[in-house]
Amino acid sequence: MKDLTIRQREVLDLIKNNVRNYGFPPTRAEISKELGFKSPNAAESHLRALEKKGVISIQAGSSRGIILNLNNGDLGIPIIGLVAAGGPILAQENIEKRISVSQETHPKGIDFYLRVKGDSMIEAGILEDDLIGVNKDTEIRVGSIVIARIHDEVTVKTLKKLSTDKVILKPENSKYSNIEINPTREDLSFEGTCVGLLRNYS
Amino acid sequence: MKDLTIRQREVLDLIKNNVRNYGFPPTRAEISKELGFKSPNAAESHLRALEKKGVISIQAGSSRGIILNLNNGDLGIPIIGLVAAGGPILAQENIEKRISVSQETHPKGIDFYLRVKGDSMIEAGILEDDLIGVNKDTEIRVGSIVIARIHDEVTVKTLKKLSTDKVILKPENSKYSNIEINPTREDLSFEGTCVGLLRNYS
DNA sequence: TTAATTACTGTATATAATTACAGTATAATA
DNA sequence: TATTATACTGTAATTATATACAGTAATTAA
Repeated sequence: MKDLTIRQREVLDLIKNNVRNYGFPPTRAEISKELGFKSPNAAESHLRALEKKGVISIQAGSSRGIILNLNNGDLGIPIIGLVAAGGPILAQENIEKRISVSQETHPKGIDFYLRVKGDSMIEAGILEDDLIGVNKDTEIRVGSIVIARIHDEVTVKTLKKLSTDKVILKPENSKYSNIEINPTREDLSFEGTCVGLLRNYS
Repeated sequence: MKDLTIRQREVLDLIKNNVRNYGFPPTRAEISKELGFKSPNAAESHLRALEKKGVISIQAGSSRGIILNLNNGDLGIPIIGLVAAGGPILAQENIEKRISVSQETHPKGIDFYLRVKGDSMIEAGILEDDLIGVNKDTEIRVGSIVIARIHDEVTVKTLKKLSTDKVILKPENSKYSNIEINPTREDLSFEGTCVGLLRNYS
């Protein structure tokens, strides 16, 4: 999808705000008034451009018939169940479902939820089947709960040490011992940091 | 607010669905077509009735100018911080803020979130400052994590025993011992059952 | 028992809104 | 260098939409 121009983004934002505030999109005349156009056709042209770029759909013949096309974030946050060996964690085959979670609920910005398997983190209050909210871009820091991939296995642990030749991952369960890895020799990558948690009691 | 009639609820649901599916409310003609009215005025009258009952507002002169008025649930779910002695748990003074959480996130139906104080439930994976989602109407059952009020204090514990003359509440932390209460002699009430949990890592 | 509410049909109309057509001007792309 | 995209003004026509008015009939509340 091509990038929007500044003006096109202004129009799109106006539509979004209108929908948020009133529950319905603006008319061409309202857009024009708001953005200072003297002709409703200016708005019309922008809408056509936005439709061409795929961000909206226009329902011909309907007043206010502007449909905002959902972008990825609006589709809902993916829940990752089991991660298939190989490919990227966010591959279609790994997505169990998607849920809508507002920024309010988890303000840190969650890229995906990972369903917790096993009891290796129970002493940190993370139980089996909990959904942990993962942010991919938060800086990986010692002390954080991180989502690591060792070879093809995805695991959630507390990061205890991080240096070029030694990484220590600590399970928060005294039954298990630390995982020590030499990242120069073993295949290790970080998928993100745990920034939130969601649990449902049945 | 007066109750809606069956027909009025049908109209309201239709409007809600339209907004959900397309992003804008229906016209009088669309409502009539959908519900089988032969006159657009049938829809108009229903809309007036709905407005009178406060569930929608009509923006005069605007096409599709139907604004759905937020009912209490849509205002957001209240977060209860500290509970002041005395009054009901949902009293205005106890509400820290409100957040919008979709049914998807916590499907059990949450009446309010309670911010957890202390470490009495850490072995059940409930940490200080977690928000536990409380349902007021779920049947209080042995084995559930319940929100109880003893005299004026609100506490979260696992319910171990429930009979007319003896109630046992168990903290999930070996540092603390069980609370045994005789409800005929002491002031005990249940505010609800824990059905969900929300945590944010900072 | 009278008025108000609910639940519509049927017709009509003013106006709200889309949308086509005709332009102008500048910037970006092939 | 020609074409397409951007960013508008200005006018006008068709159609979409709200909404008033006139009814009918059954039910409910004062």
